[in-house]
Amino acid sequence: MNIGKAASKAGLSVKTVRYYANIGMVAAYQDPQTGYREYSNDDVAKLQFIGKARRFNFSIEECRELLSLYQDKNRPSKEVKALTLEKIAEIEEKLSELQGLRDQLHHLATHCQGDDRPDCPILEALSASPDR
Amino acid sequence: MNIGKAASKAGLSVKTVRYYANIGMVAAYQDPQTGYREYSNDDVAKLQFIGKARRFNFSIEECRELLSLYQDKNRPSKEVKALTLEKIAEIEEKLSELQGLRDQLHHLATHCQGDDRPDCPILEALSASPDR
DNA sequence: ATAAACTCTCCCCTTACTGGAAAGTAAAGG
DNA sequence: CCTTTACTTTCCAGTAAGGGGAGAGTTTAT
Repeated sequence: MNIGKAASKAGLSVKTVRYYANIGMVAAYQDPQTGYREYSNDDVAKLQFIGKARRFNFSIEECRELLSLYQDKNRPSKEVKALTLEKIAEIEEKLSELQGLRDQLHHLATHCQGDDRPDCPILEALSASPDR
Repeated sequence: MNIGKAASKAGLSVKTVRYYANIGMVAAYQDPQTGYREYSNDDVAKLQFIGKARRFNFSIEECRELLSLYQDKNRPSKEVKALTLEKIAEIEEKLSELQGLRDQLHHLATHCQGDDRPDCPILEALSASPDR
């Protein structure tokens, strides 16, 4: 399929997908005559995965690492697994931090109701927050 | 306290804190003689909060909005609450997406063990992933 | 056959910083 | 008191990860 369809399937912009092609992240075959890029379903799957990871601030380099983990056949799978578990641990940490952020906002929402809001307790709440 | 201590307390770099001062996010008092900035505990709390939100890709503008929700006394608190709940919903969505990412990696980790790894099932797993 | 929709490359713009230079200020040691 | 070291300032330049849009070629639909 062409870049437009691949991009929309992956939930990314065409610009972004083209950028990923340029930096060699998901390097699609490019027709030498027309210059049009050709994307497979596997490419789309990779793009989806990268999109997900990017949305959580994994850098392009980290995404590249995550992807290559499973593509480098010369890498012993123990190492692969270790790296994967490491990434999982990072994600777990992000998860709990994100939950903290939600709880913080939730606390603020429930304590700031009524239209006669006094001093809104954001700062108290913030300073009382468990900073991981 | 000075900017260095404020930054380290908030878990941000001095550069970042200075940047936030420049764009008017957390505008600390600045001594007219020395130019040194002066940070309070409340400032640090704000910085921490911003740091948390930034780590989850809330833009500077969104952070500004979140902070101002509780600082603008002229804003009716119903509106405040509505906006807060909106942000919470966004966070919930991020949470479930992040959990999906974790599960995906976890699945890969448990299916790629052993040193005689065959074709690693990343692409199958990816295409089978629940793309929200 | 022509218009609409899609794609290409190229270049500059943006956001949210980061690094480094040059200079002033504060704290600690001798 | 003087010096060294650590910290701070502004300013300027660079980075990451794209976005916007021009100008030109391609494909699809009517």
